[in-house]
Amino acid sequence: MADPGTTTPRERYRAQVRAEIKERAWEQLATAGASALSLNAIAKQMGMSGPALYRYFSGRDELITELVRDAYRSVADAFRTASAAGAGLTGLAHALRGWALEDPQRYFLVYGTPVPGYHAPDDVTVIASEIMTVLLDACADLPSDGPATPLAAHLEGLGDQWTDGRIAPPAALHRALTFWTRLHGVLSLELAGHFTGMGFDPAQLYAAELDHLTGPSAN
Amino acid sequence: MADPGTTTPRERYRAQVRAEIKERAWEQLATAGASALSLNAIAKQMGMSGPALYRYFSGRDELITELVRDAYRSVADAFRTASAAGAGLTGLAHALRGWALEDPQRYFLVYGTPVPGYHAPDDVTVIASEIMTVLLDACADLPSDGPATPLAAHLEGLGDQWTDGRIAPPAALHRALTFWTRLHGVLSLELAGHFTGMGFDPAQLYAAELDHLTGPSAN
DNA sequence: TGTACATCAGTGAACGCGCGTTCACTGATGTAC
DNA sequence: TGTACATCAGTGAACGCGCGTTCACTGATGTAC
Repeated sequence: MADPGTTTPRERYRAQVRAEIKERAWEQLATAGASALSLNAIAKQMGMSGPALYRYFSGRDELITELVRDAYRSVADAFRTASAAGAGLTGLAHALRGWALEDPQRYFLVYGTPVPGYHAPDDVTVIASEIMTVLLDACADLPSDGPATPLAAHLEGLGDQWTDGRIAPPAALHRALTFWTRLHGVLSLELAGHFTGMGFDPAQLYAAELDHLTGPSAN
Repeated sequence: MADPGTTTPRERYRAQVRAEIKERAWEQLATAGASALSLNAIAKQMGMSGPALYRYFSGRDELITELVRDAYRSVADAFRTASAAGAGLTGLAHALRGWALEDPQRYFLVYGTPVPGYHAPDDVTVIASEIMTVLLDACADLPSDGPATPLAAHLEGLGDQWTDGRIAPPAALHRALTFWTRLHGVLSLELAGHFTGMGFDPAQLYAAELDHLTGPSAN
């Protein structure tokens, strides 16, 4: 019996092959989109037979779910790293953009067209909450002395679900949501190619939106 | 030989069947997503054999392209109608939201995850330009006396490609882009279900973004 | 109005394909004594 | 250190499926004289 915390050569090999399967899956995703992801194609690419993959994943669904989970985790990690570096909202915005450009298909796996039937597993929504927590914390740092808008009243008390007991002022939640939707608006249109041929640099539009979010008037 | 502008019974029948094929295609899209769209399934649902559809479409690709075209046309029409009613940016925003909520999968066919290989035909980009023209016109109505931001300098002269010779000030283009990305940001996250369970009404967030866009400070 | 012909919608069989998945197996790697 | 056994990665054949698409055909609808 092996000590807990130790890994046997077999375990290491398993983890390695599992990682390579996911690696190939990402490549395939980037090349042909999520709907074209095929176990047999991955196996062939790795020089293995199709059924071999069933030693590592119970089936296609588990593989995809795993990819979705990893995608969520990677954006959460990027956020946490930026937050730990103390760069505030600007840092989060750069982290988000960097993460999105790094692998557009991974971005779309999280924020793109939902598959009508598919429902994300519970732990994914947990990770989504962690993202929201980091974002909301960064928003709370800023002064929340804005006027009492109708939306602020509507958001009253809702932010607390992500702040672990601490009080989140509605203005902070409003800012967090605005940060999220505005930057996502630029990113998703950019990555989907809707700005192609228009002749401007999406990064500058992104920066302008970020300026509004963090600027003195801050709206 | 029939007079031009007249339709024979056969032509009317053809148009009718073609329309029903597309109708079923939209249903299937809403049920199982774009990647699951199948000619055979549509035929079966219509009580016909699979090959019969080849009388109406040269293949699966043509059908999908037609759906994409119709989707673009419908949003362009909604914009034009709103514009003709003279409701300004607010009217366009409501038209956009109504169009999106009417059929989320149609929305995602236009603004969702792009299929890596697929390239939209030329006439689709023409329709996309029409949308931009209407939007830019609505933005030009508003005063463009903002400060000279770095983005405005970057956008200098770019708006003219949609205004048919007239000059589009960079501030108007900036506003048009901001309108587009911000409202799309709220809509796409809402329709993808990312606000589910958060406890607020996305419509109010949408309204708040619209207020910023059209409000006195207007940024 | 009636007949001869052309047009065209739709069928059914067939092709080849790649998919996910199962199953019984071989052979290598690790474990216990 | 050597032998006997258990574990487990990977194979190859096979299953059933639904897909897009082609082809030669039947039968109804429209057209020309």
